[in-house]
Amino acid sequence: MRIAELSRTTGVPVPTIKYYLREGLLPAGERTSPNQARYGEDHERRLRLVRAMVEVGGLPIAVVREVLAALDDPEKSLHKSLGTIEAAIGPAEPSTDDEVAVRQAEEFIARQGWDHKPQAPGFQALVSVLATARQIGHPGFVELLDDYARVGRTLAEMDLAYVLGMPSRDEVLEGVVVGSFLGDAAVAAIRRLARRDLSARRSAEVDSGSGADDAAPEPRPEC
Amino acid sequence: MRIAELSRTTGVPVPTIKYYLREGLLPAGERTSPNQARYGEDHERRLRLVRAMVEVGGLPIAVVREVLAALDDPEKSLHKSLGTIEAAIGPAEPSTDDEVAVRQAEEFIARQGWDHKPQAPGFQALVSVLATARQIGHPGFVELLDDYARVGRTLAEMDLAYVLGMPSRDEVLEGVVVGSFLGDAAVAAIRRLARRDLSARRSAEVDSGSGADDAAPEPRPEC
DNA sequence: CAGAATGGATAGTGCTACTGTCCGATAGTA
DNA sequence: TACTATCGGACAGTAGCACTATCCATTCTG
Repeated sequence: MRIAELSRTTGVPVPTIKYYLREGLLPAGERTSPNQARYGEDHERRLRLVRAMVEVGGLPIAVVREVLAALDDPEKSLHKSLGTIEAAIGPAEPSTDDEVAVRQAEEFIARQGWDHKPQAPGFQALVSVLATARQIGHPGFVELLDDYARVGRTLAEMDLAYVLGMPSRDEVLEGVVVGSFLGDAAVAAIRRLARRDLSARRSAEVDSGSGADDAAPEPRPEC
Repeated sequence: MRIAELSRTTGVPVPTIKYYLREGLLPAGERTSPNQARYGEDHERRLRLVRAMVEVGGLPIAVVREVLAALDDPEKSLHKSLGTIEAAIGPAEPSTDDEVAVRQAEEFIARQGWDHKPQAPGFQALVSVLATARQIGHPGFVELLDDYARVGRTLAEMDLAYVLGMPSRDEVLEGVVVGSFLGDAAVAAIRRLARRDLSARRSAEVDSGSGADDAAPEPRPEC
């Protein structure tokens, strides 16, 4: 397969593929002559994965590179690769100095019986969420955490079950990537749908079903 | 309060505040003379909300403006404002023409007993997630949906319960915003923590607890 | 063998979210 | 009242990112 065909089957423009090659998101093709190369199904699959991370996950190119490096590094233990991937995927929150939020997060972790690693990406993210909630005047937000934890546990178990069904190490790791950001996106989408449904039901109860027009046609008519 | 103090209490640079004023994310201050203005706690609160949406939610400025407009518009019914906010907050996925994904999503919606609105933001997002999953070779991803739905329902009920505790319309709507993206962020963070815990436990069972160093110190030493 | 396509290098584009600079007017202090 | 800091406002400039366009010598294809 040459670059034009790779472009056709994936829908990614040729210059973009070249760019990804330059940036190391895509391994170089197999050389057939000093300035010609051939690409295989691996490239196609990898390219789709990259696009998925960029488009659905909204990950910056540099992070995609990190994730792929972790995927491709056979040195690391599975758990370690998972750690790297998780660290890369999670949005890099600026660390806060809000001690109240830190304490809340620590107490939460303790309640859950998890071991406390202050550098864990999830922990930092949680702290910054709590700090933000406090700052914008929602101190009660923290009380939702324990319920969230039940949900989060369930999700994590699902993730793991999904991933452990995979035959090879590579597929497990790719499954983690997929499960992480596709999973997050899916849960967020379904949550929205469920919220909409609930809200529509409520609103139907209250004002006999008039104003449940969904998703405001005016502000974004193009979608 | 003048602009410098607003800047000091929120940590947002003065030029950025001016920028937000220009962009209509922040209402103009109360005039005290032709070229002087005074800002109040409303401004402070609003500014923090804007920063939260931009930083935690990663929303583009234009979307923040839409959300705020919906917040401030007293014309709309509560449910309608919710719809606008949801539509704006959800990432604007490019609509796919993957009929299989569309069908999968429709069947899912039907199974859940929700009514099918093809323009609903959550629906589009779901379709694009499914399309991506299929494209990158994870056709089995769709089987997770029903379990995700249970989780999503729970979350939606929590969201609603949280929000209905608010006294005023304004606070309900702001609660929705907060619940939406802070909630998503919190669930994602907790999911990561739970996954880490599970993975560590597994890995401890298997290889007697050696390689569970968490979050790869090397790749991002600054965090 | 001619014209299209290829790999590779390098420069440029478009977008977004700020940031810097300048201005004349005003506020606070001496 | 003088004097300096700060103000609001306008507008140009910047940084970073994800591409995209152009060029070139080479190689493939009909």
